[in-house]
Amino acid sequence: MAATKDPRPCSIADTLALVGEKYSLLVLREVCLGNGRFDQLVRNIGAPRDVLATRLRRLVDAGILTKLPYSERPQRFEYRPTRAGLELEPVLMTLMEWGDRHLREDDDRPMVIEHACGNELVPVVTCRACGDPVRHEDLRAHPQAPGWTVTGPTAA
Amino acid sequence: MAATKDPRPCSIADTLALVGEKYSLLVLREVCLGNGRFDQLVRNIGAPRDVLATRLRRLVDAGILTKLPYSERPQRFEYRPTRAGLELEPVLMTLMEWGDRHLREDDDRPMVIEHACGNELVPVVTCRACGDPVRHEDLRAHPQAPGWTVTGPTAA
DNA sequence: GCGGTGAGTTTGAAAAACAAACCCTCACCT
DNA sequence: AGGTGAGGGTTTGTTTTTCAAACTCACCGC
Repeated sequence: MAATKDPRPCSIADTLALVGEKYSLLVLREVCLGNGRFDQLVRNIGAPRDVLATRLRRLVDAGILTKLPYSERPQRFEYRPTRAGLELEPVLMTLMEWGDRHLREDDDRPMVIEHACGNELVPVVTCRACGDPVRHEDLRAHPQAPGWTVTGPTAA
Repeated sequence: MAATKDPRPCSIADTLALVGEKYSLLVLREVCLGNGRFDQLVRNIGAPRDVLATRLRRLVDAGILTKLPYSERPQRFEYRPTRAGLELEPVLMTLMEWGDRHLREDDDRPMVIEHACGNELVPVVTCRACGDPVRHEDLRAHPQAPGWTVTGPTAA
């Protein structure tokens, strides 16, 4: 019944192949905050310098970051998110929201984000068509490619 | 100015500490789809069995998965998401949405999800307070804990 | 010319990932 | 009673990564 030999075609997996390695999403967090310099990244993330250099190369290659000079002579660079990189912010938001809710007490959230509407941002994933918040029970998966099995009645 | 020695307190980092290792989010994808048996996971994810066993232990310990028997004699188990695990689905949704948009042509999405409203689900992260879709420019970060620097005017 | 900063690279040891083989309990067949 | 096979892992030995610390190189200010 379920017997796909190789990993399935999957956009989650494909996205994680680009940003799923250790530190990559933290790099994105930092550059989204404007902290795009190498030494800032090392300090703020706590990653080994060589690993960070590898990650940065990969993220630049993937079109998620750009490396641009903020000073010639002495040459100095800064990493910034591309449009595609910024569009990964929802991933960061949902991760943060989960962590705030499950791993913290209500009053020691390390960071509060203010939305333009004036309120504190609590990110909610909604359905674009109807606007309702997405709940697991409301989903049904329809595999489009071969190699998928959906055992339960529900979906991801 | 920016000089935090150690990694910062951060809910994104904390969440990734639980689910950020290779394969963990793919495990979650599978269990959310109802494919929670060990051999299914091995096949569908393509992970080495030992690594998978390690991940499963960790996810169970973290309260994201439960391991429950679907048959005594012979003892057989199935992994399922806990409530906390299901609440990570928004992370999967945003990853999938990004991958569909940036890594695929419009017509070869490996999986389409149908929402209870009858339409195809396109997940959008919105502000709970005002309901508007979240855009980077509308955010402002307010660090609550020491150790944070927000260089740019914008926020993550 | 001396010390310091930024942005990495090099080096060598420790940890993780990997693939393949193995193990154990049971069920089913004959 | 013996053989086969499934499910759910563990073991083994090898290849990759990670890691921390030290090092490099270009430049600036003193």
